[in-house]
Amino acid sequence: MTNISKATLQRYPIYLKALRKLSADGTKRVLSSELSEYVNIKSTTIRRDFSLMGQFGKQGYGYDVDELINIFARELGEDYDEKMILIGVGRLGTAILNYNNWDYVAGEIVCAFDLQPEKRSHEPKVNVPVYHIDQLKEKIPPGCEIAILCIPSGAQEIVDQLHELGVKGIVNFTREHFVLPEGMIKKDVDVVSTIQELVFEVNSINK
Amino acid sequence: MTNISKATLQRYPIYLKALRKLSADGTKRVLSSELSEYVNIKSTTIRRDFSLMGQFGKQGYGYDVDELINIFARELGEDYDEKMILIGVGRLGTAILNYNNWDYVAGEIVCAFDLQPEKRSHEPKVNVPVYHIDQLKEKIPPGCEIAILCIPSGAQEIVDQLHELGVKGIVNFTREHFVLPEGMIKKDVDVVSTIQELVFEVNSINK
DNA sequence: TGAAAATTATTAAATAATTCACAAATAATT
DNA sequence: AATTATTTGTGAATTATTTAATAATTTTCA
Repeated sequence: MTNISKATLQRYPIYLKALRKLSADGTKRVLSSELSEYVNIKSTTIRRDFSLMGQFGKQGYGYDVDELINIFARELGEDYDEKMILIGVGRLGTAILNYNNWDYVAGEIVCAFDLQPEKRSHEPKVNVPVYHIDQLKEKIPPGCEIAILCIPSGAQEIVDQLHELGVKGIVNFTREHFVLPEGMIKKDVDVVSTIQELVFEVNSINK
Repeated sequence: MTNISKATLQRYPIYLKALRKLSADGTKRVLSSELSEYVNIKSTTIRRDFSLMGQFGKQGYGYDVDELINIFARELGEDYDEKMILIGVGRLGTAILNYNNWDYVAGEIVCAFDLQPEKRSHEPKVNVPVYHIDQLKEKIPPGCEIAILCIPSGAQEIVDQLHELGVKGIVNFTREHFVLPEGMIKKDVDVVSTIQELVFEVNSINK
């Protein structure tokens, strides 16, 4: 499991999303060639990616959709039970808290932190406690490895704290710059950069 | 310009963001080694990436920050004058329309489309007309190549229409599946997949 | 002004990722 | 039951990307 390449790892969510859709539509088995057309990734790449987790396709038959979904859970997501925290409960943070399918995706947000926790704007139906950021150390769930960062400023200080508390990965919605401590992983969700990527790519192909 | 690799193209927005920040802070020149620490990309990779657009670093001196920014604009973004459209003016679409630094990023959203344009929820200060989706063909700006997709359903039909109208790239906020027509490029902005990517990567390193 | 230090650009080497080609296994068909 | 069609899994080949090594250029400082 250790030697799964970065490129492959980044395709797994794509497969998972497609498989969930297929499963929901009642599809029981799928060929690598069908999936290929579905997700726009060469079938041989798909087979190679899958085979890294073990052999569970059947020659002449294909893959069992639901079995595949379970294997993804088992091999990659510690049964999707990651205990995550959210930092910053403004408009965006709230939207994320309210996201419906949250729980069976990769784990769940256990608690949130904010500079003004009393100003929580999210709906009461979401049963996630919001603490003051000063209580980070006391309230962070044991073994928490993932933090979602939705604050407008002051990212560096918080990232450094998180690092000391053992957090390994950050989903970053901030556009503010911060230095990533050694050993941490960061994924940016950045509309502006995404649009630029696309514009650059489209223009570079045109010329 | 044609042979810039995909990997490099995806790093350009990162560089650009960092350079803008440096410029705003009054930094006039930067070394590849400094930038390297700033963005967590090896300095040699940075120099290689930059050299693909021409030679504008100076040995023993480094790079001129503002010159670099201009070169990015000239070489990659057609002077950031991309005419884009937005499909779907709900909560998310509105948030995107209101995004402040929009104009100097990669171009601008010229107009938007929705099934219920009269229900436009965005603030009047944003001077972007919203048309009914039926008027797509008549109202799409000439030469428009980029569309931002923020609709909850019915993506496939719209993507096919956009393809016929000459749109080349889609920034996709939809989680709905659609088949990407030949020759189009898509970038997903997907919180769920991003979190999964991170969880998978963190777990795969742990083991 | 000249020598030493710094830094980019680029060729070559190393590493990573994808794709091909086909053996092995299963399913479908006669 | 035997034969033919499919379809996966993987070693080998290819392609893409990153990194190392170093030549060339500029700056800095005595």
